[in-house]
Amino acid sequence: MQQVSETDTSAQQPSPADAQLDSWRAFLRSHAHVTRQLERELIAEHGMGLAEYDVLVQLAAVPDRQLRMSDLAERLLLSRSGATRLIDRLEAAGQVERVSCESDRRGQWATLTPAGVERLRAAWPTHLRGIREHFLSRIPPGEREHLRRSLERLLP
Amino acid sequence: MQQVSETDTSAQQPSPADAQLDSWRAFLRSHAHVTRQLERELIAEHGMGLAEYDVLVQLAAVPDRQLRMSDLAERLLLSRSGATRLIDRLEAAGQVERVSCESDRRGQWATLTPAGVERLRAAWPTHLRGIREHFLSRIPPGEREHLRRSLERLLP
DNA sequence: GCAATATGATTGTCTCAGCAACAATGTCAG
DNA sequence: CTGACATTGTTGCTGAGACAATCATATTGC
Repeated sequence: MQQVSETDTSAQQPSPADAQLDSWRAFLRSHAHVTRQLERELIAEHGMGLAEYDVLVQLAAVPDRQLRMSDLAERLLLSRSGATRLIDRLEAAGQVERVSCESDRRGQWATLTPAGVERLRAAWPTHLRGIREHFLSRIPPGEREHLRRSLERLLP
Repeated sequence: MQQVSETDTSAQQPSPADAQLDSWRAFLRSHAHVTRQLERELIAEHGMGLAEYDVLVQLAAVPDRQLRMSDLAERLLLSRSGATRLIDRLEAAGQVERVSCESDRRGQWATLTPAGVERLRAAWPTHLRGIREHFLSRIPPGEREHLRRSLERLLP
């Protein structure tokens, strides 16, 4: 996530809008805080960043454990070149393989290897625990649905 | 913000936890989407990223329009070295100045120049409009308080 | 008063993401 | 069929942040 933090209208205005912005500030700060925790834990316990983890998850979640590079990039919220380098690394580590697409010779499939499956299997409890600890457990169950609906309104 | 996107437990598990994670996914996606919009608009209209904008805001919001480098770094949710480079850029652009601290000769004050104030004055309507358009206007007023409280629970 | 330690800021180096340009391939109008 | 255009993935370049090491200065303990 890009580095984003505060926002404020103060400066020279008395800013009647300031109070409204509290929710915006909370949004930014909470996101920065939670994702940092998760990344820290994932690196500490598995030497893997959220980006790499996300690739494994995306591939594991899909029928043949493979995705076209562009499709993957989109799901990762990453540029195509970003996906290329990321897969370069994971391929070097043996967790993903590139397989040429037969029906479209421009294309490559990024496919999860058994080693990649294993890596994900080892890492996901850490991540899931992190999400529970730093996110779910702090939002009372009754509010989660409400929170989700609020946040989804922000999507296109 | 670092690139963060999806999360999923699927893979080989039937994942009873999946439904709970919807709120988590919404959190990630909404943040990515909104901050990208804001950054895009700020760059398009003022050639300035969120990081730079944030510096101006932080300095403008404070008594003498100046902050110690370390203090600034903390408010920006950035490393100290990150703040150094960021201020390097803004100083080169004439919007911030470094002033030695008299009471502690190790320290530097990052101070907003009149040009910086002007720059902020020009940019903040864009940013505030963006926040209204992409965030506030999508969360009904009655829900904002609730959302803020939920999100603040995630903070330390 | 002086050595040891802590702190503020900067710098070097590494990593990683985006953009623009490119080659290879696919698609489609005529 | 063919030539214009689009798409896929990769690459070189550049920008930007994190970390560790360093430098200068403050503070603390003796």
